[in-house]
Amino acid sequence: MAADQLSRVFSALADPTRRDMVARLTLADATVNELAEPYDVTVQAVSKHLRVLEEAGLVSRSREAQRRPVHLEAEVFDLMTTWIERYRRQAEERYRRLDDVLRSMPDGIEPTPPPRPETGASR
Amino acid sequence: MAADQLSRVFSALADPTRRDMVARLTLADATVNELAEPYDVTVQAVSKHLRVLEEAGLVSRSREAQRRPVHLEAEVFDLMTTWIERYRRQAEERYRRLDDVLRSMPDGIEPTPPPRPETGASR
DNA sequence: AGTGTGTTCAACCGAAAGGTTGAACACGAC
DNA sequence: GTCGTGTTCAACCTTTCGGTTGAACACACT
Repeated sequence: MAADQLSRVFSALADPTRRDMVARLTLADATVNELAEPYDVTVQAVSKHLRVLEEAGLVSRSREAQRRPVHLEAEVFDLMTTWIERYRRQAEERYRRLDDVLRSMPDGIEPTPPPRPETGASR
Repeated sequence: MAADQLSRVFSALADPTRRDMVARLTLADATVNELAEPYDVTVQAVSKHLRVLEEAGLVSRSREAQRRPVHLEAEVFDLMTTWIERYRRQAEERYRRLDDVLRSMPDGIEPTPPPRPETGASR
């Protein structure tokens, strides 16, 4: 479940702690311990969060002596914005069309829209 | 937990079924039964999904006889794009600065970075 | 070698997700 | 009123999630 990357990315960012970690990583790479410091949880918990972010493709870890600096992979953001923008545009397009229809109506008609319009489409 | 709206929105869209429902709702409003039709789950399960989407502010339901047409509230998308774009920009800004630093280095210096630096390089 | 620091692995726990079935509710139609 | 349709509520089940503790691993330092 939640197999595809888009699901993993959304899911990863659904957690406030992980979102905060991502925010901090936009400023600088950091180690697990550094990342854990501000939060009131164990370092192991943060390590788990990082695994989630990593599996979503949002961060990568390199090896550097015994430290494992975490690096943000910001390109993954595009995955989300592409999805969001696509459907935002589709929704806006629909509203535009709807407005046109309503505007072209003699006043007071109040549509009675066609029995079962698009509904099926998608996918 | 997952109290804030941003978390709820990300969490709502982390599920492929819900994402698909949102996609379809960009084309037309739909009832619970219409939405449930393509999926291999009970109508109750879809009803639950809708509640999640509703609590995230992504959809609204009006009453229309015994039907409860579901309507997409696309403005909520802005919440996400605002967050994403903010940190994407921050990340890009950081890379830009980093590039400047590296470019201003006499060749071959290869830093020996200060005790516990930003760890940055890579990328 | 042995110690210390950073990180992960493993087992466990409680709460929440996502699904089910079965009953209830809301309303139009007859 | 009764019937049928659309929707939600309630209880339950299983899996996942976010957290814990305790042990192990990896490496630098002396």
